[in-house]
Amino acid sequence: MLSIGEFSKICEVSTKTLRYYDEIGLLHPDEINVDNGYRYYSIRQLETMLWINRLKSYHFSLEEIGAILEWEEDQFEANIYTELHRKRRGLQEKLDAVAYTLKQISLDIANVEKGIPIMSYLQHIEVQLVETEPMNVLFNRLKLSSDDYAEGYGVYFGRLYEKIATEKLTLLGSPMTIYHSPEYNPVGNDTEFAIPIAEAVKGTRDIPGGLCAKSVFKGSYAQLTSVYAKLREWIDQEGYEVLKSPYEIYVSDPQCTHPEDRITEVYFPVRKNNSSAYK
Amino acid sequence: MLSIGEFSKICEVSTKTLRYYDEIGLLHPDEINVDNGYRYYSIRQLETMLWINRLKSYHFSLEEIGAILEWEEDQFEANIYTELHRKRRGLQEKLDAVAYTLKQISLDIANVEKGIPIMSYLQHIEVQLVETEPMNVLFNRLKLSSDDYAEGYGVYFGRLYEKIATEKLTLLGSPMTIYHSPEYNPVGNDTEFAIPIAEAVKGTRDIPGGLCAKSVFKGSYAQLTSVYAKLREWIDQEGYEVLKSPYEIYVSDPQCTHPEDRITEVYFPVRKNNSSAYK
DNA sequence: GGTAGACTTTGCCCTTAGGGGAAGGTGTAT
DNA sequence: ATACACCTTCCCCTAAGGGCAAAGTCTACC
Repeated sequence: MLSIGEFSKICEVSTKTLRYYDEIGLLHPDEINVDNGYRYYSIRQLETMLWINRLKSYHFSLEEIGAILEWEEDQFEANIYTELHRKRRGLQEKLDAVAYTLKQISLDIANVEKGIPIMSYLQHIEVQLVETEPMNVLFNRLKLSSDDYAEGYGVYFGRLYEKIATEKLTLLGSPMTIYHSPEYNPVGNDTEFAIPIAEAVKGTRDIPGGLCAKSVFKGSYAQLTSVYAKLREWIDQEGYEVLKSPYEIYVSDPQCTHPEDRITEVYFPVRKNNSSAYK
Repeated sequence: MLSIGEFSKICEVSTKTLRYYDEIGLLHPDEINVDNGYRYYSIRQLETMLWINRLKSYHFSLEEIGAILEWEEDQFEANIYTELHRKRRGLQEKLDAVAYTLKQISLDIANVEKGIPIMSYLQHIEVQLVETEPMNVLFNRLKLSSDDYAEGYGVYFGRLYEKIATEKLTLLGSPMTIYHSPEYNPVGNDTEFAIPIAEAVKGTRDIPGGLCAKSVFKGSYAQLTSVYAKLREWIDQEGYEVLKSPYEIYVSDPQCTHPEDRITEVYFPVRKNNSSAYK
C-alpha cells in the first residue's frame, strides 16, 4: 500500500487534491488506518487515478467523472462513446469560440497599429429618424435564455415559415425579433419572433407604425449591443424618449450570409420628449 | 439618467453584475440617490460598459479591466497595444491546447469505435529489468514548478550544453532529469537536470549504476505519468522496492522531434524486496 | 389618496477544483 | 530520545457573479 505522499508523487497529483477526491467520493483510499486516519492507496488505484486525469484533460467536471466511474461494465462502452462525442462537440465549440475571439482581437490590434482609436467604430453607427408603416405579423412570443438565441432563431422562425408555407400565406418582409423584457436576464428574456405577412389569420397581430430611431448594422450579431447603446445615446441626446420595445429586422438571411456580412436593422419606437432633456 | 434595470437591459448585463461592478469599483453609477440608495447610470456610461464587455470577451479578468480603465490617456495607446498582444498570445496558447485535447479525444473515440478498451494502452507499456552502468554527469538541481517544465528544460539543458561546449567536455549520452521530490507539488519540485560526460570536473557528480526497472515510451511528455504508474505497479507486483529517485532519459531531442514521436526512457532504481509482498 | 405590482436595496449562502496555512498528532531514522 | 518528515483536520480564500429572502420604494391605475 502507498501512503498519500507516495501515491501523490507517482500520479503527479497533489495530496490536497487526493484528500479532496476522498471528501467528494471520487476516489476513496483503499484503506484507512483506524487509529491515526492515515490514507493508504493500493497500486490498483493508480489506474483509476490515470483514468480520472485523462477525463479531466477532456474537460469533464469532477461530478461527471464521478458518474462515469459508477457505471456498470456492460453499459460502459456505449455510454462512454456517447459522452466522449458530447465532450468533443463541446470542445469543438470552445475551439471555434476562441478562434473567433482571436480574430476579433487581431482586428483590434490592427486598428491600434493604424492609429485608429479602439472604440471609434461607435462613431460610425449612424442613426436616422424614420416613420414606420403598420404591419401584420405572424408571431410567437416566449421566454428565451440568451444561450439559446442562436438555436432559437432557427427553430422558431422555422416554425413560423412552416406555417406560412403550409397555409399558403403571403410573405411581406424579413423576419424580426422584438425584445420585451425590461431588464436583461441571462436565464430568460421575453422575446417575440415575428414575420410580416399579408393575411390576418389566427396567430397574427398588428404592429402599429410610428416614429422610430433606426440604425442599420453590418456585422455579427454578437456586436449588436453596441448598436443598442448607440441608439439609446442618440435618443437621449436628441431629446426623444423610448415608447415601446425595440425590435430587430434581419435583412440578410443568417442561414446563407457570412456572420460579418449580415445586415440587421434595429428600431426603437420613440416620441419627442416634452419634459426637459435632463430628467 | 437610467435606472439599473434600464441600463442593464440596454447593455445586456444583469443587474447583479452591475451591482457587483459597483462593489468592486469597476463601474460606479454616476449618481446614487442618497435617500433610497438607488443607482442611476448616465448615458455616457454605456460606452464604458461596452468597453468592459469587449475586454471581457478577450478574456481579460475584471481586475485587469479595472487597471485598464485607470490608465491615463497619454499612456493608453502604448499600453493597450502591449496588453492586447499579451492576451492574443494567451488566446493562441489556449487555442493550441484545446486543439490538442480535441485530437486526443478523437483518438480515443476512434479506439472505442474499433472496440479497443480505452485504457488498454497501459497494457502495452513494457517493463524490463536492467543493470545500469555508473555515470558521471554534469548537473543542475533546483526547485521547478510544473508550469515551467516545458520552458525549464530548454533553459537548463541549454546552460549545461553551453558549459560542455565552452569547456570542451566530452558528451557521453542523452540528457536526463531526476525527480527527487517525494511528493508531487504543483508549486515546486526538486528536479535535477543532468548530462553524462567523460570528465569529472566541478559541477559533476557520480551516479552509481545498479538494478533498475525500465520502460521505453514513445509519445508526448504529457503522457509520461502513465509510465510512472505502470512501473510502480510492476515493481510492486514483481516484489521489488524503489531504492532511489526515478529518472528519465530523453533519447530523442525534443527540439527536433515531433511530440508524438519522442522516445523517453524511464528508470526506477530497485532491489528485490526481502519483506513479504504485502506490506 | 390607496393599493397592486414592478422595481430596487442589502445581506447571506452557493458555485469549481482545489491552495495556503495553522495546530496538532504520527512514523521513522539516527 | 530526538529531530524531522509526514500525516490529520479545520478554516478561510479564490472569480464572477446567481439565487433567494426580507424589506423598502416607485409608479400606474382606480
